[in-house]
Amino acid sequence: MVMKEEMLMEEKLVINELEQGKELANQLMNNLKFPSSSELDMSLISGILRSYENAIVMLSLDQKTLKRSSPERIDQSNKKRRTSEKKMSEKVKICVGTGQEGTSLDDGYCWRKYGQKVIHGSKNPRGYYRCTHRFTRGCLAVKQVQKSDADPSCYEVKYLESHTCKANLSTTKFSVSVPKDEPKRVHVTEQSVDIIKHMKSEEMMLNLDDLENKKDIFRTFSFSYPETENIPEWKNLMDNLSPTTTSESGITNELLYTSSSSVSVANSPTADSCFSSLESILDLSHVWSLM
DNA sequence: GAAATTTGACCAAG
DNA sequence: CTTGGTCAAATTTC
Repeated sequence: MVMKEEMLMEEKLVINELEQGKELANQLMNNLKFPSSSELDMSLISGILRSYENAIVMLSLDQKTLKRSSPERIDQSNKKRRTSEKKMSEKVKICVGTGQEGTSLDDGYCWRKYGQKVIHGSKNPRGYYRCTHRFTRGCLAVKQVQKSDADPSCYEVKYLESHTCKANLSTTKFSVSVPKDEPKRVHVTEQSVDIIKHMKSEEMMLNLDDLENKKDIFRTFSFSYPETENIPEWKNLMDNLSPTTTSESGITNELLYTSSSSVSVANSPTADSCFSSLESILDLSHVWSLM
């Protein structure tokens, strides 16, 4: 594929980000071959992830822009925002195909179901959940979970209001938790991406359903250590893994989590898995560099 | 027995 | 009146 002469600004930025990621990955690879500093490794990984995250966001925004010609979606979005002004903190559509019938929609937070409703036009009922710490910590986070009609293995999750319970416990902005009873899994939750903060909220009405790359990347990096919360670099890393954005800006975002059939998030991580993940990135960036 | 879930009732918005 | 969201009593689970 030959590059277009008139490349969009967004495309240049994306490529730039990916090239940065590739460079960092190469550095990391060298560093792993001749180990010197694990801190350096971590910062490199962090940089790589940030690079890809930014590229993904740019791509998704670009696609959104292209979809503008479809008034339907925009109208719906605007209507949604108008009618739910008081609660417009965050709406995240998450599809999780885990085969565990909804109970496994574990995003690292503790939720208490407080209602269920049949939604007309939908085959499946919608469950209403609020943060378990609503009363103890005054956390107003709420989410709605509904099994997708189109794909029963997917769940659509809307997040309304962001968690304040964990923010109260930590001054850092990341939000990753690993429940004691499930130490093998990292739960990545919503987090802001700097680039997004500077964008118009309308542009954030994203639909990343068609963003296949994103889910692959998240799947690739679904590894964890139970002790990650004690390691600052891991916090940064997880920060960069955030599947959603816009905790504070009242923006709608949609994501697609995919069933983890190929890379198991439950498996203990090893250096090998890290390596294979990195090689995935290298491969990916290699492909991109050819475009 | 405490915590979580279920489910019908209630309420506000359109 | 219909619909989606929440409440709260009843029930279940641990």
